Amino acid sequence: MADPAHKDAPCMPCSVEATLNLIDGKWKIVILYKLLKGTLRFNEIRRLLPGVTQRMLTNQLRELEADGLITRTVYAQVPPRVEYNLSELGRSLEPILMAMKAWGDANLNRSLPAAEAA
Amino acid sequence: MADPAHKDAPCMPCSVEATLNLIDGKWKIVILYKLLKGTLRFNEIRRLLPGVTQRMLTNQLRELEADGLITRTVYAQVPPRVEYNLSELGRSLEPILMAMKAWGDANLNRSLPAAEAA
DNA sequence: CATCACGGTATCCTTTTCGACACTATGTGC
DNA sequence: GCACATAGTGTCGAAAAGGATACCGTGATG
Repeated sequence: MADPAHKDAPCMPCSVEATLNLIDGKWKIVILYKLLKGTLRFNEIRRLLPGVTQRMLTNQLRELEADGLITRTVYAQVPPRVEYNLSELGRSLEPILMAMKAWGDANLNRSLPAAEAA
Repeated sequence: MADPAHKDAPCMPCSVEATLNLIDGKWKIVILYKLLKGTLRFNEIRRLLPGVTQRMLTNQLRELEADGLITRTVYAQVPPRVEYNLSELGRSLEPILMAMKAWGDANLNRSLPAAEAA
């Protein structure tokens, strides 16, 4: 049964899978994508992502920070000001993010997905 | 007007998000990645992904099929034979998959290319 | 006859995820 | 005095994702 083409590895380290684990939150990719364009504050991100709750946003942001993908800068001002930026590592995800955007634009931008054909 | 760079849209169609929705299963990306190399049968995939159960695999495969990313070919043989392939659409995800692999290799491959079981 | 392999299904259960809502602290505006 | 805005935190509970296990039909194998 030897099938050399498929013998790459029964259980490779799976960089793909590992990468996936860093960005498995539904919002993470989008957050990173938005952050690609520059610094954003907490509420700016929130307004950019309708449907996300503070709790979720905080959570995702914290995980991204813990994974070293973004940086969080707190200014000790009276109306609290917190700025989020991509880290070097986060910025290096740009090819992936852009590839996703390009794919989405090319493949499901035709007429907007929402097809519920049951 | 501050920052035109951020004025892209408060709620763009989000190709990124939409793309993400197609591949949000933990195993989907990996399945697609494996399938890049060619046709695989059900149990071949299963063996390639230790830790996935039949139920999960079936599930993910069905979703991928429903999303038009893979094709499923059933041969009416006595030991049932089912082959999975990437569709055109699925194959067009290659840049994303490869970008993920490249990123993973570059950023978290520091010391784990062992994993040679069997 | 019993078992195995194939490609699943079905059922049950645990874990994780996610949403809603309330609460904090503080300086400003009304 | 009160509400508002910022940037969160905490708790509760529902929903979903995912895992474990058992079962199916059949034909070849032992």
